[in-house]
Amino acid sequence: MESYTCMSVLYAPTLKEDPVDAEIASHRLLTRGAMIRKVAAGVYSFLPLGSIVLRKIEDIVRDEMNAVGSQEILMPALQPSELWHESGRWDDYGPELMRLSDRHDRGFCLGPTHEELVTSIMRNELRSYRELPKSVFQIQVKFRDEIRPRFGLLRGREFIMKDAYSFHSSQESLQEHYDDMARAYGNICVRCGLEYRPVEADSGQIGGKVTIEFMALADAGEAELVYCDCGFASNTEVAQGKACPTGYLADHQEKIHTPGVSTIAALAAFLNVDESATVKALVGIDENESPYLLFVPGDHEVNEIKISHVVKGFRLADDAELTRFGLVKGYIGPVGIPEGIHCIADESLKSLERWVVGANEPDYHLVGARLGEDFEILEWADLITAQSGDRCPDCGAPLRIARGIEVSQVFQLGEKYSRAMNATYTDESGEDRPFLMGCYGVGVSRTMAAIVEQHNDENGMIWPISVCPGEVIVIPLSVGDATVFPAAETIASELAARGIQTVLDDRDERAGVKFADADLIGWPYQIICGKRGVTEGVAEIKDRATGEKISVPIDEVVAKAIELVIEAHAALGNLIEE
RNA sequence: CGGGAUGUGGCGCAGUUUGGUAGCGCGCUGCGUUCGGGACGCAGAGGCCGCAGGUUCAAAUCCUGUCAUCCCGACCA
Repeated sequence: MESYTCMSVLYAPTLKEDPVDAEIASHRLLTRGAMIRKVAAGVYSFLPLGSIVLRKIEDIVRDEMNAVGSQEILMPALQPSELWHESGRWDDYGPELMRLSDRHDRGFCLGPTHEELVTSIMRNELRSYRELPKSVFQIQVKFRDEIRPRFGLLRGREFIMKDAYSFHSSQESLQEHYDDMARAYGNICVRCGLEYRPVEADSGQIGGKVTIEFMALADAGEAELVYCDCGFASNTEVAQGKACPTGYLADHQEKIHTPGVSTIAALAAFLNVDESATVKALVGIDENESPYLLFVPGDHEVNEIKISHVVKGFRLADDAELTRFGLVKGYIGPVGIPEGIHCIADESLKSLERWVVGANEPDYHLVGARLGEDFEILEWADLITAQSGDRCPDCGAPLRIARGIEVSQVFQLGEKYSRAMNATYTDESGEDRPFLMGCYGVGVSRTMAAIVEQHNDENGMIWPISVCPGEVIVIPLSVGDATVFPAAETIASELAARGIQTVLDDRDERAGVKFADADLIGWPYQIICGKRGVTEGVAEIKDRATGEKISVPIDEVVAKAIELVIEAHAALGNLIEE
């Protein structure tokens, strides 16, 4: 029979003070609430309570994977370098790949992801189109030597990930499984109690709309997204927001003296116009060291990911290179540019008739420079990072901006790995063809942090019932009392017997300590047994999320608590286990 | 990788300027009083002052090196 857990036995060293190195709520509270402990930068241990939560998230993920027909496997974290040489990523992945050698000096890495490994498994024994499609997943530790690990579990160097991979013989089959996975990922977010948005994201080299990121909305998130009520949502890295440059009313091009005005902010202030009236110029260099001049609306930032899709090997030029190209820092414009410099302007500037730009000589700008007369732009592209107020590409309404935590991503890989690693199957006509692949990742430990980011208050964490470290904590306020403690024990054991995950705070602590710990750790329901109440035959049930306390006759407390727990599960779409 | 900062009992910090052999709060142990929102009193335990060199009669303190951790940046002319 199920039993309850005693706080006196549980290893849950809560902290009274905030850890100094924790900047965000999840890091702070997970540490204080005895869920995690830091081992090294970006490396954490999970204590018993954290471990319970982690396992519950994993089980939700596992359940959703099984539901879409993916099969659980377990691959090694330690991977031979040969596989990575085959795919080309030994050289491409960069210093984020944790590399090591064995005693024979053979190269290995600790897997940051498992495309190579899973492809090498499948290519040997998955031979016929008749056996396709196949989908497998694992829940496992991943290693990435991040430039700068930070924010506790949000960006670690070692973290827990669910990664799934699918193999197909047709685009239709891949698309179908990809759609199933995307639905499953939405379910995972809902069941974990996360407010999220599926967003368009960078699809890397492959192009096309073949990836979706699932973002948990949170100010602490490292990613930025723009979204619209019409349902559009996109990572600002790729968002096709439409900027609205305002331009400058002038009949003719006019050269004006602007001494010392070398930034957009200063220029806008000098002319007493909005920054959106100006045009910002940037100088870049491609992989052949050829110079490029880029023009974007003054109130927008350029987006290197987008530019790199237009200009191969793009990087910004430094001051010395600027001078070498004959350009004047702070006063660059499209009129009278030196020979041999290729110009590209952001598409939003196409409709802008009169530009405010640098005059290509020190301390002078041009206002009212006329596109098509005073200068020409031959190439147009989307170069800017979307921002709040830009127009939705789907419906034209102003976009709003939010921050998010990327908790998961689905991706159509196509033949990228199967081709590089010669992983083929035999099709109906007897020909060998590379697999079409998809990969699908969930940051499990990151999801745990994201949940805390969304569910906390000044007293601590507030776990959704689906992922809580225990559904009910029973708190006898005086352990030594001959009526209170036995009453609490009875409640706890009856709850446990009915399948409710129950903790009994049997510590000989003062009421304040127990309340503070219960709120900090964030059990969804607290059953409080005090001397006065028990004598009168009642106990209290406190809802951690709302703070509401209700008084319930002692002989009805168990039934009431079970009712609340079941309701809470139902609200998240999770079925309670018997 | 560049800039900034910090390493002192389990945790959070002071002490470093002006070298003299380590202190405070929390926690921990014991006893007593308390007991519905992080109690109080008394008595205790616990520290190669990140590590390695150097200067000095003497180093937590000064110098050099090194390691670790945190913050900012690593595109926005």
